[in-house]
Amino acid sequence: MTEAYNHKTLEKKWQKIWDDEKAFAATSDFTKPKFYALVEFPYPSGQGLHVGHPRPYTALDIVARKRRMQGYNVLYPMGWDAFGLPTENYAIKNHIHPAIVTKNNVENFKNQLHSLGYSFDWDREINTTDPEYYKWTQWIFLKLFKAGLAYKSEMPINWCPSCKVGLANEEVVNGACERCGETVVHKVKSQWMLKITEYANQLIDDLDGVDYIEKVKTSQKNWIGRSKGAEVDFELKGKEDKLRVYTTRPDTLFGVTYMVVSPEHPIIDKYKDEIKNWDEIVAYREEASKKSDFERAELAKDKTGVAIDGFTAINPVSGKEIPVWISDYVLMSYGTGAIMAVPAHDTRDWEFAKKMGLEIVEVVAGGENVQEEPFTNTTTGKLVNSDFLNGLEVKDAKAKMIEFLTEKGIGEQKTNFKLRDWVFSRQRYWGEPIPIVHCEKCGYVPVEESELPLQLPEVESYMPTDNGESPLAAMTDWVNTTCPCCGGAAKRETDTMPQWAGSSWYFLRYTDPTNKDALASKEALKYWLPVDWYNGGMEHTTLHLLYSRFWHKFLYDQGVVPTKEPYQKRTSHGMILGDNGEKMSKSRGNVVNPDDIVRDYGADTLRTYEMFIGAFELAACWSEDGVKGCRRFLERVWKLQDLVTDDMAYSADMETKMHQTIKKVSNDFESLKYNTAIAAMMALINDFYKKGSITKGELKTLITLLNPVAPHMTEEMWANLGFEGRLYQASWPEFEEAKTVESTVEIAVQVNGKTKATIMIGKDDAKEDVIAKGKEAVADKLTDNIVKEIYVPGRIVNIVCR
RNA sequence: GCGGAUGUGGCGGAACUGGCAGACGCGCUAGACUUAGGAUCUAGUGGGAUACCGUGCAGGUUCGAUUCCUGUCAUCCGCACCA
Repeated sequence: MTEAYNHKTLEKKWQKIWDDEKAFAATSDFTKPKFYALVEFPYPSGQGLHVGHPRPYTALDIVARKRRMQGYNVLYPMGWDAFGLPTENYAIKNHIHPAIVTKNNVENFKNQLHSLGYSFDWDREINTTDPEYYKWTQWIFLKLFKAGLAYKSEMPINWCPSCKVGLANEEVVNGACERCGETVVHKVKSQWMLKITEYANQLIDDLDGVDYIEKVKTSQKNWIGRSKGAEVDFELKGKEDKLRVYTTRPDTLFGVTYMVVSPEHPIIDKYKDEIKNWDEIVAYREEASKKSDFERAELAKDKTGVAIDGFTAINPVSGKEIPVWISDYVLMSYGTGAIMAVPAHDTRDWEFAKKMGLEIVEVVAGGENVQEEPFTNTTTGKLVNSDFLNGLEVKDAKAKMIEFLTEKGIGEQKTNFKLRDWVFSRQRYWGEPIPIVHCEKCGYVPVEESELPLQLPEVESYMPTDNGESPLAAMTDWVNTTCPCCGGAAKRETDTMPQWAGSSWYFLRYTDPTNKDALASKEALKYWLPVDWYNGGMEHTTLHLLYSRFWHKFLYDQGVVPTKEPYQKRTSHGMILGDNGEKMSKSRGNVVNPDDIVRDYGADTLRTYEMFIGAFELAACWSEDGVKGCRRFLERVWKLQDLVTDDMAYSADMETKMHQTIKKVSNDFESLKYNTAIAAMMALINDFYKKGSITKGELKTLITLLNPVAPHMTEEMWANLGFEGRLYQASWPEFEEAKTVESTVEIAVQVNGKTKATIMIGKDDAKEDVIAKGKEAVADKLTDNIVKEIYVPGRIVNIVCR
């Protein structure tokens, strides 16, 4: 009898051995085929590892371990995305330096990850708060600055009055601060911006060349929001100025019956003196500016606005004079801040026109009465009331109109994006200092590269100031410096970078984490890039994933990295919910601590369970009973040691099943179907128990297949069985396609599509023989009038009769 | 409103390219072994009185539909006046 399965001693033992042997270090032998597997590095929070973390980590650990056994040089690294608000807030509250908080949290996280037996290459561990790391984050920023992609801009930012910090659009959820829930207000501040919009086209187009799951591609495309249309100039009657608008429907130009400009539009101030209802305009503007973005959106249904009494515009194609209104349904931040209104064919314009009693002119036929509802369909319909466009389909009318506008010099084709430039400044302490100084004479001047890293100074207090300055602003001896350009007095930038900075390039550093002269060597980058498989949360699709693609494309243009895209393949895992089906949270009291599971059941059980819990991409509910089931499975595998024979071959009756299982597990591990891979192994061992024995060869294959999922236990069994070396060094089992097919199969016999019997047939039996055998099996259910006989080889026989 | 998913036993979930729906696990039932069982093992387990009915609902295509098509409902997640 083998002794009982004791996960506690066994898991510690093997973790130590793997460490001592540096079992999972990626080698620098660049001649071997490589495989770079990546999971999103965690933010080391004070709460420690969550039961959701192991799901993706285990999934790619499985792939990494399997690929190593298949002879790949595998890079599977881990690190810490350690700058960020929670740490800073904790530091403020407890008067501990955030660096110390970070250090403690990282230590805790690392112990936890270690206890799960991941095959990370710990020699390549990185930390975004390490000056030797953020030196290169700053270096990239300088590159961006020098290339004109980092610029300063006075602009209204999302301001959280509680956190006292500017937020990126992405950090504002339903008009509230993502972290504290306080309502976000606008505040004008001079901010560092990154011109991600410069790469908008590439960020969409290059998605065609990568293997991302479809929903990731779709959300990125929608987020970037490319739309093709035209810009058109409208003359203001009797004025020099023209009012430029953006439209995706140049074909409807003849249907323009009025124009609307955003309340902030500069044209209003310019003609202030001529506007007769100025008081009314001012009142409306004030009302609009008081509303937050959220309120503006909330009140979307109810259109408001004021007609400008002072100038009118001329429809450039019809020559008609039309009124100009202001309304907050037109945003200054998109397009030109002014629109041409086509109420017959745009829902918003229609609502506005109805409310204000403006004219509605149909120019695309095909809808109902446009006085009753707008006709917005763009795929069908012919132009009417549109002079030279009459009779054309929408698509052709668009092209013709753009041609016309271009020729006449009153407009041109134009592509717009919803994507905005990235607000890159944070009025916070715990982030990378922005390596720029401001000199009265020379303006914004980059810090010399040789001065990097520009280290965070020690400060007394991490509290941001009430006026919105970073805590660094109070450090006068740090702030006051000399201009690298003219040597005169200058001031350092006191804002820091957002958390997204460090994570935008971390996968590059793993390839060569200790390099002092570059963010990584050319050779390492050339060999390891792109990342072969990157898994991470859906919530990062439009933030981290997009930002890092942007930086990567920039670095490619700068000749720093060898590939246009950072990640070849992107997958996403589902969330793990509490046992009540709700999101795990302290307040709901449904949080499961992975440490408890590791202690009570073992890391191998936790890993197996999280892979078995359900379809990898979908959310899944935690179930302690499910954990027990997986533990039971592992125990049953363990106890197979009592049934093992000395035979190294597969037994005759199990051979097909062995080959089938190898095939299934090998394929499933590569296609996110960990649950069915484990189910296949469960089914296999059920067969061995039914039979009462297993050959040594069969058990060897089984534990090798199971090793990526439950590495500790299988490694111990490998040693127990007296096999050479380590299991992690063994080769992945091979299967023969021919041997995966049963020589005889049971198939169903249907009459009129309903199963009435089953028969056993040989895999190569002739069609006629099988049909005859099938008919015999269901003879009593057939009528004389047989219409059709169908045989799908190895599947089914169907006899159709009246 | 727009976009993306998801609806299959008591529960989590399987099902290749349209081919025996419910693999695998949990739970449950009965039995065995036990002083004991919340351990383990064995057998059973979609519903139903039958040759019948069953994959959210209603249609359709097909010899045959969880799978394809049309419509519809519900839930979840994003985005939200983007001209």
